[in-house]
Amino acid sequence: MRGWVLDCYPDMDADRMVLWFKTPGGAVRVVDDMTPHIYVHSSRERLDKLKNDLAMIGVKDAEREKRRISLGDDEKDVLAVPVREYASLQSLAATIDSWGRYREHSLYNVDLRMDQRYFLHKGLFAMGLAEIDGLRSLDAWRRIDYPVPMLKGLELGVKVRGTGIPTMDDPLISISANSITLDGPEDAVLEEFMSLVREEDPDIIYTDKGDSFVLPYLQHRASLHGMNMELGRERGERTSRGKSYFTYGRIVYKPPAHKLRGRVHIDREASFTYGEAGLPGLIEMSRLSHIPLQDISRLSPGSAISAMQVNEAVRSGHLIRWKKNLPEGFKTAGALIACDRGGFIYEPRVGLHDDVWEVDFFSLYPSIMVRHNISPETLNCACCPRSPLIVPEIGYRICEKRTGLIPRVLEPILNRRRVYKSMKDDPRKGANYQLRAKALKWVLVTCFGYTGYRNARFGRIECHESITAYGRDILVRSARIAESRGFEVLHGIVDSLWLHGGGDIHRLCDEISAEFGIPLNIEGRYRWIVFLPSVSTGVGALNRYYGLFDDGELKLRGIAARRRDAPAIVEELQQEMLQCLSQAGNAQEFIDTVPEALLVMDDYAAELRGGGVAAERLIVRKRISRRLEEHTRFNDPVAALRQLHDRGFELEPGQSVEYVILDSGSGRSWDRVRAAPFLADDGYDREKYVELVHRGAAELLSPFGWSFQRIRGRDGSQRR
DNA sequence: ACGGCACGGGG
DNA sequence: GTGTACGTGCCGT
Repeated sequence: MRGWVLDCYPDMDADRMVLWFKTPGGAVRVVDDMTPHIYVHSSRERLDKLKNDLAMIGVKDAEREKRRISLGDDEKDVLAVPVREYASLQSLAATIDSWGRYREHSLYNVDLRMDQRYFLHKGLFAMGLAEIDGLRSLDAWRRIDYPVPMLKGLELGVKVRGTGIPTMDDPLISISANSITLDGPEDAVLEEFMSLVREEDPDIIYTDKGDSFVLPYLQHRASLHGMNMELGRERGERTSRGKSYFTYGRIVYKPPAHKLRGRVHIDREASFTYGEAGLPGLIEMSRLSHIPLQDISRLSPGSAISAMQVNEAVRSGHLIRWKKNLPEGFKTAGALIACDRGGFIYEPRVGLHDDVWEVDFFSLYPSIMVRHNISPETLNCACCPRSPLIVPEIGYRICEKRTGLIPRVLEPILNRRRVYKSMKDDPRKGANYQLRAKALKWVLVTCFGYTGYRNARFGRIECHESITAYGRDILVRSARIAESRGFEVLHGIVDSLWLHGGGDIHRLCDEISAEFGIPLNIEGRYRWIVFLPSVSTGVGALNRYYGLFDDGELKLRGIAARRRDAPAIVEELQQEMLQCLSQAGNAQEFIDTVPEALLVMDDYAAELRGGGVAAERLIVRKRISRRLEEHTRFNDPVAALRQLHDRGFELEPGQSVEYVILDSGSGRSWDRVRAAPFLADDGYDREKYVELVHRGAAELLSPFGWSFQRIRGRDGSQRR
């Protein structure tokens, strides 16, 4: 019998691994033995002593072996320590660690996921197809066009009695499961739902806020009736630790995960990847990272790339150091300045332009890592003291003998993304491929950030510096080539250039692509584009612009309409003004349309002053970074936090507070704003919202003489 | 004027 | 279980 690896986790009591396979006939549970090992590196003598010491505390069969302990290095003596009791792994590692004085010995393969260990040991992987009897893989994770199982999904939602912020104490009104709604007495509804899950036997349960509310809530309500809410195919959940406050309609800012056994719970709210790339994206990431679907759904793309790096390191014979140990090399003060410049940014030509091409490099930073072999072990390696491969500006040497770990991991990902993108119009598979490409895009983006992250396993700040150094070099030289071909460079950010006029854009892209070995693609041609000035300095703001492509699509960056804290009314205003400006086909027509856009603004101001705007369009949302008592200034978000506090709800850093402004200047929190859960018919601060609308308009039109001050003056004279 | 605070991207 | 750095704008003090 064959099936796909749907789930994999340790049975901590039996010290065996549990596997769930999805077969066309249903789900199959299998258990398998695995003894994880941790490794210690030290001198031979110390390892022998360690072996004896371990025997004294009952750990037998520790064996000396030769293994690779750092990237690109030769094999060293290590002691392989079998861990028979899964639950004791961390404490055993801590004990061994405590036996060594500073740097006397180091530990490996301690903080490896159990599922990943098992997969690497067995040659299986998550969502891969396998022969169930004998546990043999029938699949290869590198396959691009792989077989995907039919997975049965169940959409779970609850309706709760109560107003404002739902709590565990509110009784259940109904449960919805796909298109079915179960209602009636609470205990009957819960009972019915459990039997429905048993009968339907879904592979995936989808929720919104399942981790933070729905699942703990259902369990709590069931317990009140003496029932046990079991939603997995096996009893028990795999709940991670987490503090369980109940605030603002959800538990905590980092809720404990509620992972089922043998069945996948995907909490859309808790899954960045699902939101971006759906189930096809999750499956792609699961296969590449070897992390089960349910787990990868809750991890960031950064964790996924980290897992892929671990896989590659283990497959190429390396042990994984417990904590990262590549210290940042010595640098002089001058070198620090030269290195820390980040991505290159041209100063944009502020204002309006037409006939503009935007060109972007394909995954520039990952492509640089692959093409220039940038990896922690390839920079200033000991094996190539005379290497001619030198990073521009900062002069690091790059290994010319071996391909580094990071390029080995990235190369297939770049390739897959390219293939998926090229097949996005395939009538049968295109939609899925596009989602897979999206998931990979995020993996690639975060890989760069990870190289500079101090806790990354395979991070090294010099990689980060080298990548941006190459990036600047490539962008500056590309701009020069463009100029030599008759284009005017209007703006450039990291991997993109905006070019005006000139000759054959396709030939230019081909020439630059060939020069650097990285594809330069045409993003589009703008009928017009506006680069906005910085409000404070007046020179070009680096990342704030809006423009209209030839196909009628608008591209917006950095303006209120793109910001999550802007109230809907301001977003609508800007969108409507932009729709109005979209009638213009070139710069001159744009200028002629500006007065019409101002009339749109006036309509919004009048509507606000009329007092009839619905509260939902006025809600401001801010993410808070500290608790109420830690705030030193009294402002709108603090006022809203105080209201929630007054009613017994606390927000954790990382959560968002939502409110409507009632009286902007007030020093009393209940007069100043109204937190969204307590909204009644409170009205709003009409002049404050008019001001926000005027600011939103000025943000778009300041290059055309309509500064915020002038708009205010115009407003004043119109009202007189 | 200064400093606290929040946001951004890609499609 | 975890991407960073930093430019930008608003607003309270």
